[in-house]
Amino acid sequence: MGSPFSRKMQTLCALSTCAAAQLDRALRLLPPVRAGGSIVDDMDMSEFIHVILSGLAYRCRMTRAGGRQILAFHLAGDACDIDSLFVRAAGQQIIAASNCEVAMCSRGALLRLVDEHPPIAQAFWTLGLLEQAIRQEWLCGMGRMDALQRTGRLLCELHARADAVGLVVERAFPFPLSQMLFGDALGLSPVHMNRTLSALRKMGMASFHDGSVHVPDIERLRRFAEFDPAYLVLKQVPLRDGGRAQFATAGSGALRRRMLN
Amino acid sequence: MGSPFSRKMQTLCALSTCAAAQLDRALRLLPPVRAGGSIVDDMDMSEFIHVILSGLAYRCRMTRAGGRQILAFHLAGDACDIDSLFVRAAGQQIIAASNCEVAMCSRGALLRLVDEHPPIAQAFWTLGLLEQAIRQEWLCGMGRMDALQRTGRLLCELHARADAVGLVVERAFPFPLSQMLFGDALGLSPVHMNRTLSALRKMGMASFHDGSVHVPDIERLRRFAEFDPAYLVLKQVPLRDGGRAQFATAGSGALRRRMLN
DNA sequence: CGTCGTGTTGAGGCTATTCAAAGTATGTGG
DNA sequence: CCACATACTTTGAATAGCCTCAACACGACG
Repeated sequence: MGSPFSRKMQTLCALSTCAAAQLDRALRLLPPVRAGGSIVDDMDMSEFIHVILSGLAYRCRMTRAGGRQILAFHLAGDACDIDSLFVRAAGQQIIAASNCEVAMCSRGALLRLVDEHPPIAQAFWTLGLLEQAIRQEWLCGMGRMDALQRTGRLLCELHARADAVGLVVERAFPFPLSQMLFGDALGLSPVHMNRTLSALRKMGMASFHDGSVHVPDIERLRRFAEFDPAYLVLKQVPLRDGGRAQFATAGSGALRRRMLN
Repeated sequence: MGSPFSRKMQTLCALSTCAAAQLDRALRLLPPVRAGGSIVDDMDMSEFIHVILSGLAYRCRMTRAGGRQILAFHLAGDACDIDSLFVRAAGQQIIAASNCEVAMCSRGALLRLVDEHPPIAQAFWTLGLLEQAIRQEWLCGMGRMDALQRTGRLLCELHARADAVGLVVERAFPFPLSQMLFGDALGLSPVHMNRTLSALRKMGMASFHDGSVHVPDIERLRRFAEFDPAYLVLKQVPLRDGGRAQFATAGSGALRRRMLN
């Protein structure tokens, strides 16, 4: 069946079953991380990339003034620090919000896989672009929306992502974040986060019970929060099939000759 | 010498001169776009990707309430909508902030290039990760910093990027944005943007004259704005060399056999 | 039983917003 | 060359959203 990670990768680009198995074989399971524990201490120093197999983790950064900004959430199947392969990310860390099962993979092994399997390379590329789309939505919220709408949007996003990996049951999904952490993701103080959540509760948009959110009417929340989940899924069918391009068209032979010089 | 675009790509991954030339040959120059003109109307519909050869462009999105959020700036050498290859980006557009020279490349041609030249694929991947790092910094600013520091940070970022393509002369670089647009990037109202800029001016951090900024002491501005440009450059030397992996190690033959089944 | 982390609520203050108006370029047509 | 329009910058005043400080309630856990 494969790990949640290779399953996600397969949705991004049609991988051969062999390639998917290679991906999983490159992973090494780490001892479980307890809620609040650190998964990556300083991303700039890490020689490994990490994958969340279960639980919720977040990436964050501190400011000089002591503030904390959460930059991303990672749930089952997400790779959390592939960007550190190429880009410096000093001062950032990955922390477990709930108990997490985590696997890791060395830089070198991952680069070998990418080198040998072009579809894997494309899946990683696409993965990065999807994360970018998510961060873009966060930016819109932070820049141009108030606390209520922003909070609604993040709940919608987490709902959609949880749903994609089967974590939504009876309109509820795991939400192990304290209000303080939630506020650190949205740029709000703990106090204001609290008031915003109780406002959402009063509106009947969401309710929170022991580590999970219940959203009675997701469509209503989406309308209110101006949320369209389209950016979370791919534009069309994957473009490759086990390494062979699907767009083979007339003239590609001539074109290939030209490209070789 | 190559276009600013292929030059940038070469800094991301050691491309063969042939591959770089192929990249440029895939570009088709468009008629110049005047300041304020639209480069891409709706990113979700576009069948082409676009590259800025000179000038400044921005990507933006509107909210239902009529607000506008700028999501990225693109200067000479930047590709502005590669993500639209795979990810939906409905309602986003690319607009020229100054007069721009723009080239485009069809989806198909780009995918063929990526398919034939693994180093080009890696360069695009890295490009996406760099953009992600930039957006991450924006998030930190929006969430946890006030208008003054946030503005300083954006100036530092644009300075560093302009410097990388040789656009900084005598401590000044092109800055064709109206205060309103600048505010739309930082999540500020035009009025407050104005007050923030005049505060920066009074502090001697930056001054604005006909379409460019002058920053007398960039190091001072960086300290003030808590800005470290490390995230804008790659972690280490490019990992490939003209399509051949540099990490060829003992055992890779065995590994290749295992991977084929 | 006390402590700690978290959620909740109130009060006052600061930052940024909105509305409004006037000043400054820049361009356009008469 | 002037009258006018348009876009942008600048300033003031009132308001709203969010923050900080502070206090208290509650459950988990030693």
